[in-house]
Amino acid sequence: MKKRNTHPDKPDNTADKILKAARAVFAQNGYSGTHMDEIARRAGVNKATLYYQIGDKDTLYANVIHQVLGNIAQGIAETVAQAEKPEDKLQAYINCLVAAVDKNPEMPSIMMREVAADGAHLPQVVAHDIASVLSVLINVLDDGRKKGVFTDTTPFLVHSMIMGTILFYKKVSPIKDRQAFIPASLIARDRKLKGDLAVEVGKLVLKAIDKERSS
Amino acid sequence: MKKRNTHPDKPDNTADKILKAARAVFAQNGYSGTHMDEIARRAGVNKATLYYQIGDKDTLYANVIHQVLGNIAQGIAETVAQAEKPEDKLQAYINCLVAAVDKNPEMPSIMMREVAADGAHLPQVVAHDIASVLSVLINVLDDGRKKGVFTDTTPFLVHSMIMGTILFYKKVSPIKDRQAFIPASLIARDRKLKGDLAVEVGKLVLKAIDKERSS
DNA sequence: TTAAACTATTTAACTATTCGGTTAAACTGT
DNA sequence: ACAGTTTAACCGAATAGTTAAATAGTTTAA
Repeated sequence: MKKRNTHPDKPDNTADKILKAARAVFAQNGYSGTHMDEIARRAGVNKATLYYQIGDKDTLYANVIHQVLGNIAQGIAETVAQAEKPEDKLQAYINCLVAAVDKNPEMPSIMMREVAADGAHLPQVVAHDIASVLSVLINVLDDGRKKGVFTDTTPFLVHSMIMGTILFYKKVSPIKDRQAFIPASLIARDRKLKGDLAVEVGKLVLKAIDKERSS
Repeated sequence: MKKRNTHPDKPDNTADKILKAARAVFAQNGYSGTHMDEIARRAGVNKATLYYQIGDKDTLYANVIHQVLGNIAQGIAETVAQAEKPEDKLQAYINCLVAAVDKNPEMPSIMMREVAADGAHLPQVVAHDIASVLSVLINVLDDGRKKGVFTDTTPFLVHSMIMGTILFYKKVSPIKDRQAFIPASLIARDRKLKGDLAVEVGKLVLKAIDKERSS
């Protein structure tokens, strides 16, 4: 009997090896910049095996996207629901997003490219997942506003602020550390994040939409 | 005598037509997803003319990037310097960025892809421009902190917040309006931006880093 | 003024290569 | 013998880049 994959994080079957390689290459080079031959090479399999196991480029990309972006929605909804106060719900929401990005280092690149392309390659399933995440945020903001703890906000703007901040920071801050093109004088003046990214972002966002001292 | 280009915004010369078309196509499809034939077609010229006028794909892309991202730096530095108080400087900074994006609708897509690709295609000139913009922000934050009006922030996080918010909102909000994949129930619950994007972002960011009632 | 000579620009047609996808044969375990 | 899986070799379309000839515009010279 063939050795079965008991530990999903340590893929020993061919399809998982391919998906893992594909995730890395798609994140690095985007859809058009990714070549099937390179994925096969990085996965250590023949290209025909790739087609046998998964299918064509579109299908492979859809799998990667789903693996990276899907399955976040449910976790967020559950975790947010466990918190009581709107502030705690919002912090929980941000925690989940940061945790998802930490678990999936390819997420920022893939999401940014997908946004840049107007979601041209997004499968329906994933689009639904994203919408679901968004609706959780809208509910939290709405709830907080009704309870008088949040100001009257533009939900899409707050969403852009949370996502934009997390994704940008995750992508830009390593570039800076690699000193790729930022002059040393700038790095010297930079401060390290004091705590967890989720906590820092939570502080900023909560303060920004706090009702107490609204202008 | 050949009709000369007196009004730079109404390009009548071949190179400008090509650059304009290239800007649109690169923004829409990214570097690898863009084909020289399509640019030539959209510019209404023969592909060989494109090569004669500008050069190969890398050169063309570098030109587009420079046109879109370059030349922002100087304007920002000047405008920010004219403001007195750190709060006004920061608002001016944000105003400039939003104005730049408004003037250059292709900027969000191109910047996002460039960030996603770790700036792989960025010419040195443009990298320098970006660093210069960043240093303006760092100085403003530093100044505000010393004067006791801003909290002690992580500059790169604030930068990510400003850029991320603007770029994401600019890209995501039209997607939503086109109803591409966001369900109608979400759109219904959304609020329109009350005022200018720059003003709204300015309010949020200033409140987020305001010293008065820091936790 | 005119026509020849010359230069800059544009074009259709072509080439070489890359790349997504296929095929038929070989290999593996049951 | 047989089903599941992998592979080397191959195919055709797409695509970055080239070439040589045609065209348009400018200068020169009588």
